[in-house]
Amino acid sequence: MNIGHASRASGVSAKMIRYYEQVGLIRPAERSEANNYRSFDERNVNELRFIRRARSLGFSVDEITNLLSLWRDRARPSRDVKAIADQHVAELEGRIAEMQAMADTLRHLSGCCAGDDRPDCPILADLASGDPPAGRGRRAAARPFGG
Amino acid sequence: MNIGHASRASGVSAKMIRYYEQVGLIRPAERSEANNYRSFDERNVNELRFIRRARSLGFSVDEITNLLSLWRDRARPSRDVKAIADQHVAELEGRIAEMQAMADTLRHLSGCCAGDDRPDCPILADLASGDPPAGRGRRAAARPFGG
DNA sequence: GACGCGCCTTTCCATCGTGGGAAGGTCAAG
DNA sequence: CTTGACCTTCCCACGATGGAAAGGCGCGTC
Repeated sequence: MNIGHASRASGVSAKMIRYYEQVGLIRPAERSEANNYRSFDERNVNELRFIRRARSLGFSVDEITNLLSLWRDRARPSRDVKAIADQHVAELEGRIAEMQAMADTLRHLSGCCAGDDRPDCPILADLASGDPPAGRGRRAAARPFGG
Repeated sequence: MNIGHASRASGVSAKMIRYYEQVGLIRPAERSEANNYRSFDERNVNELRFIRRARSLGFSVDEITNLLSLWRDRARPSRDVKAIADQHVAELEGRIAEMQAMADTLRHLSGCCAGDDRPDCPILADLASGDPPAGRGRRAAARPFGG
């Protein structure tokens, strides 16, 4: 199975398959001797699907590395898997809370804004006040999404 | 006022001040002729505070470019400001919903996981099923946070 | 006058996962 | 033999931020 076929079978783009190999998330694929083309089997495709599902739940490549090795280890304690999942949930909740705080603040400001031809605008007034986010009981931290 | 002073006065790192100048978010600062040091005044510091506050509400540099020009335009219609804010709120809500869906799914799976020495684990079982996220009524898209 | 410290300057690199594109090899069908 | 579909590697870009290197300038101190 060539990379394009594996890509269609797994839903992971060929680009990403090569990337996952490069960063060590998956073992380097076998290569056809004539071609130097990568070749994949059903097991590889299952791994790719696992990765895709984990990515869709927001796990980072590092976390997936750990999840994959637990998956392969038939003697794993489910405790370890649960720990990774719970930690990820906590991260998600943290980011959600930050973004929720931003959205709440902005909804409030927008609700106070006439939104017509006139220039007066509580949104700009708030930004211009330049207060640090913690200053008025708002708790949104500076960097809510990954950067 | 040198960049370090402006940084402390505004809460924006010197690094970021140079970056904002580079990408055109702020006008290039005046330069001392001897030094070639940037020099800032209170107005610049106010702009930097505006930017910091906007960043803390999750606005992108592009959005802040627009907000700044509206801020400077005393004849702006508040409608335009509100539109930017509302659109940003919608983006935030979208991302929040995606992450909420991930967290919900993971909380459910984790709740079903014994989390002990035994290897059986519904979390891994779910990942191994490799279903596309839309397949079982879950709606989490693939890329919830900025990348 | 020499030295060190602190500040400034620019430039390059890394993050994280993903897509885009170039330049070139391989293969099967027409 | 050509065309087109596939594969390969390598480089670049994103966004906002921090880090580090290498060097210039100014002030205070010996």
